[in-house]
Amino acid sequence: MRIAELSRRTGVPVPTIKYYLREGLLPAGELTSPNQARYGETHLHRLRLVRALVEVGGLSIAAVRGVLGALEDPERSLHRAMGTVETAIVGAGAASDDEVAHEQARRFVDRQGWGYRPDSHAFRSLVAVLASARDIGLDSFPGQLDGYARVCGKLAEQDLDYVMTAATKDAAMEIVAVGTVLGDAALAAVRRLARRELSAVRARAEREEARPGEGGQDCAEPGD
Amino acid sequence: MRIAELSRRTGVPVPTIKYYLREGLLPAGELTSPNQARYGETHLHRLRLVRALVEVGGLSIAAVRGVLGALEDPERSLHRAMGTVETAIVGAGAASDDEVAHEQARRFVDRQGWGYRPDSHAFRSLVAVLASARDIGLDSFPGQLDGYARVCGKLAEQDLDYVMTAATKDAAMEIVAVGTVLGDAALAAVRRLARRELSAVRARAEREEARPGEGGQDCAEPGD
DNA sequence: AGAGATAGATAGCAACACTTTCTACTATCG
DNA sequence: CGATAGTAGAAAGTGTTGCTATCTATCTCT
Repeated sequence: MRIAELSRRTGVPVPTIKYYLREGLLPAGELTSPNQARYGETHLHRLRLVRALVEVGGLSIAAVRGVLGALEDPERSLHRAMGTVETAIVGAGAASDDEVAHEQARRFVDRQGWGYRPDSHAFRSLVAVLASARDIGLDSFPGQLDGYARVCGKLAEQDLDYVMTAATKDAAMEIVAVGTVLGDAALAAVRRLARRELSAVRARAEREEARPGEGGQDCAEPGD
Repeated sequence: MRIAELSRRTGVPVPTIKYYLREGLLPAGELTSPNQARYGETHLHRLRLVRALVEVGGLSIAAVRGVLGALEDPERSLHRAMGTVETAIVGAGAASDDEVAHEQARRFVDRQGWGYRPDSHAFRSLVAVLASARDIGLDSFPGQLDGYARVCGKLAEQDLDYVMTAATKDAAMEIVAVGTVLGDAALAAVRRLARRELSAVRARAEREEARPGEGGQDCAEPGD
């Protein structure tokens, strides 16, 4: 197909596709003459992938390039690919040299029986979060982490099981990448839905308690 | 204190503080003369809050303004404040008019027994994620949501319980805001740690299976 | 009195993700 | 065959964001 069809079928403007080609997010089409190229289904799929990472995942162009690079890495261990993808997604992140926070984080991973990897992005961003929380005066925040860990253990199992459903290794790699990004977004959305629901339930319960016997009418809730 | 001390105690450059003052993220200091002002502990605290939202939460200046606005809203219901904060944090987000995805999302919230609020940001971003997942061909992705929901219910309880530990209503409001943002960041970090751990464990188990009786030596893992 | 800080205003800057414009072709429809 | 529309590739332009830099007219401290 030609670039116009690629554009039509994805809703991405032609100049933007050209931009992605320039940036190496999309491989060049097959040239049929010096100024004509043909694109195939792989281009279509790749373009949708890029858009998902950019629009839903909020990744920068550089991060997308990193993720795509991880997908094409000839060294094909899923475990390593996951690390590479997460590195690409998280990026540099804010480093923190707060020793107290560092120690809190270390004790946390110890409690979980996890490996202590002080140089991993995940660990460092955890340190940064803890440092910030302490700066602001959220003293009991570190105690929240254990609850998070319990829940994240289950999520991790589910995520990895899902990756294993992939038919081919290529598909698995893509699920790792896309599932991480879309999974983050989905988790965030579901978390907000769950929280709002519970918050509404509790707010209602409180009102009931204040004025009992008023009937269980659904109350107005913040519309956002 | 003067602006230089504010800068020294937070590590934020003076011009940046001035910028935040201009942008209304920080209230003006108390003028002692036309070109001298004094700042207090509240300024210090607010500045640290702003930095946490910007650096850890990755919020834009506009989003920070929105969150701070929610904190100062005279209408002081926690439930509503949570909605406002989330609106400020999530921002516009990618809308999607994909009807199939919309229907999937609707059935999902129904299954959970949650309210169907098609105009909430959370619902709409869920629709966008589902639409993207389908575009890319992740057919079984919607099935992942129920696992997420189970886990998010627990998180929501924990989060709300945490908010209730606040001494004053002001403090509770701040925990809502900061806890949402820092909580998201912490959850993301913990999730990555948990996933990496499990991935390493499984990769090791796989190797063991392939070459049994090789000893349980810790293997090299991707350094990121 | 003199060095250095400060408020407030304006302008500048680098990064980012496109978007526009251009030239020199090519495909295709009537 | 010619008119019209589409295309590759290069270069320059655009709007936004989050600061930085510079400036002036003060003020504070020693």
